[in-house]
Amino acid sequence: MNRELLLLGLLRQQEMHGYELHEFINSKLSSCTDMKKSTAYYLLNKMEETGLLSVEIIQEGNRPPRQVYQLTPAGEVEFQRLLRENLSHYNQTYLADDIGLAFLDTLEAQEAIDLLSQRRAELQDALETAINIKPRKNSLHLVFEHFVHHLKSELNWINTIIERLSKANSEQ
Amino acid sequence: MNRELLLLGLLRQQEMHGYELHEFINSKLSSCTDMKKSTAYYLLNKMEETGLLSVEIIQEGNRPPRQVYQLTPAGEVEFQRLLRENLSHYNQTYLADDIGLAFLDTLEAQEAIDLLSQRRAELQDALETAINIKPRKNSLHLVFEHFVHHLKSELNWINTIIERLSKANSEQ
DNA sequence: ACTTGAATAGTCAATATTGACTATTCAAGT
DNA sequence: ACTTGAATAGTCAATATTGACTATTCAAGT
Repeated sequence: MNRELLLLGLLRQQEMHGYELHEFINSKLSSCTDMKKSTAYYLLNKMEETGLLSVEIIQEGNRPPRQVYQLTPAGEVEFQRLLRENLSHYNQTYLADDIGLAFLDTLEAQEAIDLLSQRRAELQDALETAINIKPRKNSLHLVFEHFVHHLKSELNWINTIIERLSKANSEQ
Repeated sequence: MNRELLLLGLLRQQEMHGYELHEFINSKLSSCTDMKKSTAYYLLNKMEETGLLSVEIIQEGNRPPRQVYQLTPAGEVEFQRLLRENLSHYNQTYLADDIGLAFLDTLEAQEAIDLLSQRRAELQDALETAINIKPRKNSLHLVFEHFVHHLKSELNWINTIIERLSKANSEQ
C-alpha cells in the first residue's frame, strides 16, 4: 500500500506522467523504495481502473503522446486514508541482509572480518553520499534525515561486530 | 538471492521439509524476512530443479508423505558463494514506511503528533518483545542483537521527530 | 548532413510472491 | 466415542514485480 500512497501523494502535489514519477522517485526517494518503472506503470493503470486517478493524453510538439495522471476526488480520499494509516502504525523493516550474519559461524574468524570490513567500506561510502545530498524545504527532508540516521546506526553496529570478532580472534 | 541463501543455510545445518523451514523462519528469523510459506515451497522446488537440492520422500506413521530437502554438493558450493557475496557487500535497506513522513506537511501539526505517537507506542511494544527473546548460542543471536539495535535507533529517531513537531507547535 | 549515445516514454512476457483454499492429524474437552 | 480447533503439510490461481525490449527525441561531436 505504501507504493500507492507514494504515487498518490506525488500526483496530488503535481500531475505527472509515469516516466516523470519514476524519475522523481528514483532520484529523490531512493532511500524509501526501489520500485521499478514497470511497477509504477502497473500501479498507475490499476488506480486509474479503480477510479483513484484520471488520465489525460497530452501531445507536446511532435513527441509521442503522454499519459498524464491526476487524482480524482476518490483518490484524494484514499490518499488521506493511506497517509493516516501509514503514520499511525509501526511496520517492521526487514533487515534482509542479516541472513548472512546468521551463518557467520560457517567461516574462519579472519575471513569473516575481511568480508565484513569490505561491507563496512561500502556502507561508509553510502553514508557519505547520503550526507552530501541537500535536503528540500518540504517534509521530504525528514526522509533524508532518517536515512542518514539509519546509516549511522548501521555503521555503528557493524563496527561493534567487527571489533568483537577481532578481539575474539586475537585472544584465540 | 538472500532467500535462497537462507533456505540453503538452514538445510545445510539440518535436512528439513518445507513446512518445517517455514516454521523456523517465521519464529526465529522474523526480523530478517517475512517470506511466506508458498514462496518457500516455490524456491525449494526451483532449487531442486536447478540441482542445488535433492528431495527424499519420507513417510512417517500414517501421516501423509513429506518432501524432505537436503543440499547437494552444488548446493553447498552455491551456499558458500552466496554467503561471501552477502557478507562482503552492503545492500540498502529501504525504509518503506517513511513514505508517510514525506507527506507529513499535509496534516495539521497536532494531528501529525498524535498519529506518530501511536506509531511510537507500537514501536515500543515491538522493542520490548524483541528484548525478551532469548538469543541462541550460535550466530543467530547476532541477528537478534542487530534487530534490537535497529529498533532502539528507530525509537530514538521517532522521539526526535515528535519532540521537534511539539516544540514547533507550541511556539506557534 | 550524419552518427552516436544518453534521455525520454513506455510495453510485455517472464518471474516472484501471495492469499485463500484443501486435507489430514492430534490433543483437549465433553 | 465425538466434536472442535489448532497444528501440520502442502497446492494453486491470482497478483505484484521485474528485466529486457522497443521506439522516439535530442544534443554533441565530426
